[in-house]
Amino acid sequence: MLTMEQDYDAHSIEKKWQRSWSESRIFEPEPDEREKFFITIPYPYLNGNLHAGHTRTFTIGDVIARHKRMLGYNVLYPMGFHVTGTPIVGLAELIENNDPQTMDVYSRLHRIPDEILRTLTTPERIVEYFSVEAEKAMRYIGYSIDWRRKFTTTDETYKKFIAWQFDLLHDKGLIVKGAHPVKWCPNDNNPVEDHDILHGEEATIVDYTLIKFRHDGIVLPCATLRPETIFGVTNLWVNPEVDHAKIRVSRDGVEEIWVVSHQAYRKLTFTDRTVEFIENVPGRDLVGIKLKNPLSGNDMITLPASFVKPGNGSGIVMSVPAHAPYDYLALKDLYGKDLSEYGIKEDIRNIELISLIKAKDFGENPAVEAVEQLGVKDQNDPKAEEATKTVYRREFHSGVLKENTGKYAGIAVSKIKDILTRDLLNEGIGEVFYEFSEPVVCRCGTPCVVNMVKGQWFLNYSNPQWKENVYRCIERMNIIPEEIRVEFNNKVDWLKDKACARKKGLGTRLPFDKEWLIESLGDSTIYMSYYIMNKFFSQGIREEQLTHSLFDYVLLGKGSVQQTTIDTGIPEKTIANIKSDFDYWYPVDLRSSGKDLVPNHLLFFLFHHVAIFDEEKWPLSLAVNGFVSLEGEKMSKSKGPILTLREAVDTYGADISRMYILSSAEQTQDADWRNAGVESAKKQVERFYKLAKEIIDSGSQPGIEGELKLIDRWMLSRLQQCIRETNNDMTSLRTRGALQNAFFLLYNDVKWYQRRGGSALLYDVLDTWVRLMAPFTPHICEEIWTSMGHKEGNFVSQAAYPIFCPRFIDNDAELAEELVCNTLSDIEEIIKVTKITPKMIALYTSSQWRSKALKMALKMKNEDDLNPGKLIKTLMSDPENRKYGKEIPKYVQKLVPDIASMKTERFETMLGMKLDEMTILKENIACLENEIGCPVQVYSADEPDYDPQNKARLATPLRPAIYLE
RNA sequence: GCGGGAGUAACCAAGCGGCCAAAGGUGGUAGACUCAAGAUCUACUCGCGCAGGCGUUCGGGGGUUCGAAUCCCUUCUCCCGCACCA
Repeated sequence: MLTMEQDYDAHSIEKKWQRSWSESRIFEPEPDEREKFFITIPYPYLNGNLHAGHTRTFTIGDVIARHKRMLGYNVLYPMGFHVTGTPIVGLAELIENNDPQTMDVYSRLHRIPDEILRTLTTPERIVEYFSVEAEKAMRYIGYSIDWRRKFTTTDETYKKFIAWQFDLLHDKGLIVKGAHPVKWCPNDNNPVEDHDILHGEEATIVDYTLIKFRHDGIVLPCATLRPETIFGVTNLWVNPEVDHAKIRVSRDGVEEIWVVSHQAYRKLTFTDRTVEFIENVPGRDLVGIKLKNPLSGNDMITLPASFVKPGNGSGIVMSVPAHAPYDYLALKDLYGKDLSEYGIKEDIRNIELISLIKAKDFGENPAVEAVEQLGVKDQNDPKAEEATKTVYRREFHSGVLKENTGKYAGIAVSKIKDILTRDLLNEGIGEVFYEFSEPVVCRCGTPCVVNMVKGQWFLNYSNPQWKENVYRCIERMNIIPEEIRVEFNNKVDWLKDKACARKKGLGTRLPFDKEWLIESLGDSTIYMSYYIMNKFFSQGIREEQLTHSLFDYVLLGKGSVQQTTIDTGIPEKTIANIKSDFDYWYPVDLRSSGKDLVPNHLLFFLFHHVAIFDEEKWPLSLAVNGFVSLEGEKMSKSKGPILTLREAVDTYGADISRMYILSSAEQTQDADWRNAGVESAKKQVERFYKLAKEIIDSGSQPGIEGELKLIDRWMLSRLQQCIRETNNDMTSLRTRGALQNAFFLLYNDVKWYQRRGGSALLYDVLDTWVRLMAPFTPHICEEIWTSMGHKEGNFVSQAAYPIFCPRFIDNDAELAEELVCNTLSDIEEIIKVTKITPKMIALYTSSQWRSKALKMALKMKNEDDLNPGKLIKTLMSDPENRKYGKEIPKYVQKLVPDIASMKTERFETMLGMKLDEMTILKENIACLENEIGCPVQVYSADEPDYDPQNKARLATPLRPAIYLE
């Protein structure tokens, strides 16, 4: 048996147990008859050392893994390293160039020794260095990871696996070729990334629908975010003061002549259209043109408007006066104006507004109503903006298309855009046109444009069937916390095709188009299965043996062992083992991750699983946790501040760091790592250590001799409550709540138990307590565990986790304890208020009739028939009670609402209550006397031998009357 | 703009229709132990109260209810994501 050191030395304890775990290989699971639990955390991206954010996410994973393991599951918790993509390449360049900020941050904050940092000038060296460091760090903090399965995403074997995956997706038609819009600097002739941007970092690319209105072989395109309003277009707006460009536009073999603003012409040259300038067209030449609405066939005309800005959209605007306040105002401004200079003779008043949306709280013409309600004067009135927003918002949320939209009638405005745009595209009436939400300027000073990159490979996430399967997957999954389920569904809905290959960076070549590299989010979607296979691959299987047929057989069950052996040269037995391992471990039981990965990695993880695997291999649950900041400041890998995992463990120790990070915030909430907070966690752990040592040193033994005292039963009961709550919290990954129960509340209860003279159960309580805490602070728990006499090799990490045992719940013991506590605090309060120093205290327990009344009331409520009148009558019918005739109704009047409003749980406890208050109080006289410091006497209110102030009549059940002398 | 989330006592934070003036932890105050400090333990920590009580609180306003921190409406403030980047 090990003897605990006097003082808690985190580092020596932790080192010892880490070595012990590693030597005994207890975290290297193999399939067996137990139920399995496969938990994975996204592998870290290695452009720096692991930091506090990783610490939180990985520790959650480890705590869950340890909890499940102790519950009897066969748990697999593996880890790998992600290096695909450009940042590591970029970092190598920065180090090569001795970039001052980078060198500073990486030496000071990532704590890389200078002589090593200087050598990290290639991506390979960076990957090598950080992967070694990351593994060391994860071992230092005591994660129960099976390290036999680790890999890096640039391993040749991994690349074979990724190539297989992408060939498969390609064959399934889920990878398609297309063009996609990027922020582009025409001067640098390059895409701009966020850090290249001078202004407009917030800008997003918005997809407008371009509606092509035709006149005499010429197209006047209008860009709109609301293509459905095309049904309500009465005219187009052209700014007569602005020069326009007539251009030849061709795409996909179709050639058209367009007229747009010069700015729009320039933008068009960056799209996937071929554009050629023909001539300049003054704006006024475009006014007064007659055209037809391409959808409704209505006659329309172009009208002059000064509000039209040539830099927005195409420079030509469609007018929907029934629904757009600006259009209505501009139209009204023209009423009665002489437009003959544009060759317009018609009276503008004859233009009829066309209403096409029915929205809540609006009548026929929402724009008119909004303008009138807000009293907007004209198109230059600032309130016009407000009117526009109001109409837009209300129509978007509650609007439905009217009959005059033909086959679209009845569709909600919020749903119509995609449907209609697709139809307009197909009919050649519309096109898509991208524009920034705000101007974007490159660092070089050049205004940026949206450029279409051609020949790009996409994962076809917009595919409705694919999405349908993902929805189904989410529906049957356990999402933790449940509130984020809706967010997942929203994100699936929002997801469009995703470019999945680039030209730069580390990674795997696209197998069917070798000039492209698979992008990092695509090669990290189903790699959890690779952990299972890699245990075999790393034992001498060469990459050329990893044929498609091997993966087909192992992961999809296609083909046969025999054929796969012929293809790969891998023995049948090995292949069969790989497959049976896969079938044992898969699917992923829980994937837990930081919330930043929701709209990307976690989504793709689901998409790829449903695309590749059979339903029974789809992931079962997903959990998400919040970020970590440092003393209120956001962390940044490249700029700081940053706290590495190593630094935290070096400073505070593994157990303290683990406990602190998990106790400081729950689930999706962000945690703030604060020095003061860790310091207090340190105190808590030390206190735990001391108390455990004290209990062990006192020679406390398991089991109990003789009868349990009330306080023992109380302790057992409380312990069960803690066990129940801790397990409940763990099941939903509420680590903070779990610690609250398993540590703080239990600690207080144990202290109270000791204070009340309890001692018999200390060993057993500690035994349970150590197991409750083991997932959180495993090292110290191993130390205490062996010190308690558990044999060597008998790890607490493998002990049975305490589970709730209802037979130890003792409501009476808890109520009795409550009675004593409440009585004590009542006495203390009276002392405080009256400032009396009592020489003697008399307690009077409730009179019989009140106890009866309470019982009766509880019974009535139980029978759902709680009725004050009836209760009074019943009580009065007992001749014994007659003498209390005046008090009974009073008491009942107070009692009934109390009982009526009781929580179920409390009610049930009360209902089953069998307490003899007199005995309990008498038993605890010593305790009360000790706490207050004067003699205490207990009487029954029915026959108080001594009651000078007539207090006894105030006594009620569970609340004795008190007299201070 | 769209979508998601949050606002609780000095601070972090639980509670999400009724023993809620509101768990737990920090910090603070007082006391015990100690030569002293630390650690530990005990009490108090919204206000008022010479008998266990009362009054005002849970971003602001309004409502539902016998009863609201908890439900509904409205308003303000803050955080996160909006893509080809890990």
